[in-house]
Amino acid sequence: MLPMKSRYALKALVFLARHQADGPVPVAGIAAAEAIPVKFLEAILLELRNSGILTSRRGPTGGYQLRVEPETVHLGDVIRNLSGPMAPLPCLSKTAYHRCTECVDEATCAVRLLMADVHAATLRIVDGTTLAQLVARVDASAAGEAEGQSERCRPEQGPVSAKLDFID
Amino acid sequence: MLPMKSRYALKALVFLARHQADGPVPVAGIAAAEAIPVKFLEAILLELRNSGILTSRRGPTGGYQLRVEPETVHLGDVIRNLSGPMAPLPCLSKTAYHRCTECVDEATCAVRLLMADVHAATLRIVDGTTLAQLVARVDASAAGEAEGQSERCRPEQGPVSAKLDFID
DNA sequence: CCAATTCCTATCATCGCGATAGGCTTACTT
DNA sequence: AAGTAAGCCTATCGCGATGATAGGAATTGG
Repeated sequence: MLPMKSRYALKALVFLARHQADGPVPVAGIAAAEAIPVKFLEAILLELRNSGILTSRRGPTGGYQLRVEPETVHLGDVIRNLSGPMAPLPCLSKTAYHRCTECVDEATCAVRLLMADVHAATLRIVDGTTLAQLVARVDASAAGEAEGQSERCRPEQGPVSAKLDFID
Repeated sequence: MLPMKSRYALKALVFLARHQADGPVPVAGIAAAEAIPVKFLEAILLELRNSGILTSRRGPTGGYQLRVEPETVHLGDVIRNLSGPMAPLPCLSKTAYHRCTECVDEATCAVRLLMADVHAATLRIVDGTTLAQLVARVDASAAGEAEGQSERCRPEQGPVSAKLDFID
């Protein structure tokens, strides 16, 4: 499960990307629009500021604002900054690597072999997607919704076993 | 993080796939070989039995054994059976779907759009891999290890942004 | 009948997560 | 200069999931 911290952060960033022209946006405004607990969001935005993605101004007319262009914000970094490494095994994290205590031989660990692929696939998506791209996809989704169209039907399906399309 | 329950289960299944010819293998044997707490593994194998993957016999010479061919065991089902759905958001699970309480509009939810791709990629791997394939990969990995060879360099890399190869 | 083994239920300690409380600091407005 | 709207910071708390253990009952081969 993606932690609430990261979910809220992504929602807030999309919101801020949309309101780039409006100058600083106060926490309360974002929280109200996205249904996020104010104090919780406050802590999240503070972290995003400290990691360099946001700027803040205090006092009246203050608030938060994107510091960098949405095209340069990689969503994987956002998730990592707030919720730590997303490796499915300790031994698959580069920055927080540590040997799995239960692992007899890391080089031939079946679990590791399997999850390494999962991890790589995940990173390819979250690190390969920018905030700007995500905003664009939301727009496309909202537009296609009216026509009952679901864009992005995973075109690069690849030669899988041709079974059912997987669920859960 | 993949729960210990699922990690242990995968290790045990690989072990059992290797010892298919030996008849029933007692829990203690698997636990010793794979460094798994005995009582914990006991509960896990029991669940795998109840879900139809394993058979068991009691008494002396008893133990656990694969009930089906390794080619028919999809690893995604193993993980699901033991640790529940692996959807990164409640609203992405088919069998345990429920609306995200924090989500204002599911159809245009940015988090959902992003994680849907992650989820699909994960399922493609875990449901597209069988126990037999995993055993084969471990063998290949062990063989290539001697020559300093790392097989499976993710050949289907695709046209990503050509940046670094992602970590964490 | 004995011993090995599965089977079943209950219980426990720990930890991370989501959230809240309360106050301090900054700075705009009047 | 005062008032107030906002960010900033620290501490704390309840809750549930997780990983694990204990103890015994049921089964079955030798």
